[in-house]
Amino acid sequence: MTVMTGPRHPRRSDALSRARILEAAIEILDTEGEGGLTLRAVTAHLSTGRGAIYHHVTSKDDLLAAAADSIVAAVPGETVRELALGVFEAIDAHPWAGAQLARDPSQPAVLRLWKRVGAALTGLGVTGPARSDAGAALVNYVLGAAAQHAAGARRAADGVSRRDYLEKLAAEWAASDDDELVRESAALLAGHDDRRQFLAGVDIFLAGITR
Amino acid sequence: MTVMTGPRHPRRSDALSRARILEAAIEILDTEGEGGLTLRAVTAHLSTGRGAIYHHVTSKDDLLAAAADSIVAAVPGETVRELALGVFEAIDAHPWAGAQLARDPSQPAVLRLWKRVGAALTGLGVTGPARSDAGAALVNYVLGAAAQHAAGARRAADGVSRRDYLEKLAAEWAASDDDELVRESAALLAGHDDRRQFLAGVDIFLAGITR
DNA sequence: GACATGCTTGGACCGGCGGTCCAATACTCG
DNA sequence: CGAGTATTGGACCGCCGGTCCAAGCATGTC
Repeated sequence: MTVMTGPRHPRRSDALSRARILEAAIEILDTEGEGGLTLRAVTAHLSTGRGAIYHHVTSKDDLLAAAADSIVAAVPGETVRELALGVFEAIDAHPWAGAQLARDPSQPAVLRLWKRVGAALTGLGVTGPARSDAGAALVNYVLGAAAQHAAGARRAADGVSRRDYLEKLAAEWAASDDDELVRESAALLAGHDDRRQFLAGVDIFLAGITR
Repeated sequence: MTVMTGPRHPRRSDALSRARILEAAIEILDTEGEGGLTLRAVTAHLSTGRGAIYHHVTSKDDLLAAAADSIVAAVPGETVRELALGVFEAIDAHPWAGAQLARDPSQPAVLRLWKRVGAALTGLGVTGPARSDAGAALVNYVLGAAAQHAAGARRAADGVSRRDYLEKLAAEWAASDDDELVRESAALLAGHDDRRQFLAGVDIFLAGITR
């Protein structure tokens, strides 16, 4: 009864489509971060209403999973190291994807990663059940490292430089505990390079696999 | 002006405290899952209002981080293997903690894990910068694997048995692609044991650092 | 014992979210 | 040209996290 439908709506000339919506979502995610992706923001971006969006997309999760998949799909690389580094850099550039990938192993993006890692391992001569174990270890490591790095990257994006972020984190750690290990880690944090450390981890796993 | 304060409130006999609130939050998380944790659910559980909760806790994130920390704090183990397995089992029992740990590297629970892993590595004779790299790799692997496993455990908890879940996932995978790797993986999924595979990953890591 | 001060409590309130529904329009095909 | 279908936009719903505040209790001071 209180329903009061507004003005009537001619069909838009720039056709709405799943692809266009995905594109808008990724742009919002990249500029505003994960918290900025709301269906209202998407509708505003595309000058449309919610109903139109839901006609092409089943839910916000659907949108996020598809966005993450398109990021992973664009990662280049054949070998394990190339692939791992590619995923790392993609997530460095799109931190929201790091959180998304860690969320659900059955989403398309993760399946895609599995397949490529599997192929790379085959190229290394690893097959059978050993390949499953090695693949799982690599995928889990890459996703875990990416998620952790992405959380830092998200913070660092808030106008704070990475250096300041690390210094603040080091101070936090040092203040929280007198433990010798923590102090040493906090000191190392200053010259810390996530990317280098990530690759060191990949090499540890590769060393473990190839023997 | 429309403010209409209700009946007056005597101080409760069962004192509210951060510890009691944390306890209630963990119970809700364990029974309802991560989505079930709302401040409204917490107030209902403790028969109080929101203001009282926020007097002891600064935000919902604060509550989640503290809950995860108390889970990690309860994990037993000294060696790398014991520790890793302990975290895995804790997250198997509390899947919401898996998602939470992957969210932010600077939260207390992750710092706690870092310290214990560092000590375990020292026990293995790994020190200096190599310990940082190895520690990062291990922590990232454990958190990544835990997050992925937790997502599965959350699904499996929805009245569906783990076996059914795996079968459905295998069918999904097989249907999505004709790739040989995917089919092989789907077949392996039937007899799959996350825990065994997790430990296999830890062993790959250990083999990688001890050479 | 009286009084002032500060800690604790519960609920009204606010802005915003994801998702559903539906009337109205534009295409498509016989 | 008429019937049926796909598309569109926005009103609406129930819920959420967080803020605010008036009222009541505990405690310290003289």
